[in-house]
Amino acid sequence: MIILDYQDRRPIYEQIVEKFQALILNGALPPDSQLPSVRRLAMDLSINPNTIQRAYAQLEQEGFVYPVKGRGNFVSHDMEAASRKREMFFQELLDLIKKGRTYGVSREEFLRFADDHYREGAI
Amino acid sequence: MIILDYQDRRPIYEQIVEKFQALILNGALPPDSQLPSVRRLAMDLSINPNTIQRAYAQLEQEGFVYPVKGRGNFVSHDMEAASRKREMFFQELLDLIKKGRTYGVSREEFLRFADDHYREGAI
DNA sequence: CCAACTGTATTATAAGTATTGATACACTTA
DNA sequence: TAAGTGTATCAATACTTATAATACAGTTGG
Repeated sequence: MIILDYQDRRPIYEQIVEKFQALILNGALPPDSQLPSVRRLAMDLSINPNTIQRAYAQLEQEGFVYPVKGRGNFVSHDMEAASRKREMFFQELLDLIKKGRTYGVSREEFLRFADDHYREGAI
Repeated sequence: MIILDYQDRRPIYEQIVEKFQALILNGALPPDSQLPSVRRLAMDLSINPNTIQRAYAQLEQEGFVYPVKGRGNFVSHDMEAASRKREMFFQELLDLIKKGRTYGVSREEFLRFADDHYREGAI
């Protein structure tokens, strides 16, 4: 379900956050479905439970999950979280567009590339 | 010429590298033009000379500048550096496209946004 | 009831990276 | 020759990440 990339410069807990965000946003984890327990996921990924705890705390803080003491963490119904994430995505796209300009990538080239590579399926 | 963003998660030396790459790639710093001296730029930015040294070392390693002992660092003629950077740019774009899919951003929406925001000038 | 799950909090430690600070040395140039 | 340049090195500090070891409280199925 989750695969860590130790070549990735970003910290482990952040990778975990992003993976669950993706699973939640694309519907693989519907509202009220349960996430793996802190200890269980730590076992599966061979990392420390505290790292999972940190990731879950952030997911909660961003509104993606809600915790129930003694039972587990569950996917939230919060639609705001998704739209905040979308806004951040478009900000990233804007930053990349700026970068493209300074690198001398033309509008046509950019759009052509995006058009060619933006298809469903090949996730 | 260079403005540091202390909110940015990336290290200072990396911000400096990227700024000079942009200045070189968009022609603001033509080949053989001289970069500020290590000590001078450190003074201007109120940071340690070692940090500048590290940034310049990376710019040299990537082929953007060449150093002359006792004289300074100068913009290289290396065209490979630019094309390598372009490749990395398109890899970033590809990653962002993948992300967009998992966030439920449609192809049309993506292309529409890129088309609207990709114009020269507003750098 | 209780054992075995859950989440949560705390403290300590280790490791890696970024940055600063202080030198020192070699080369170039006005 | 003085003042600029690059380059190398070492130490110290600060911050972040991740691990390790507990402890405590709530939930649940047998």
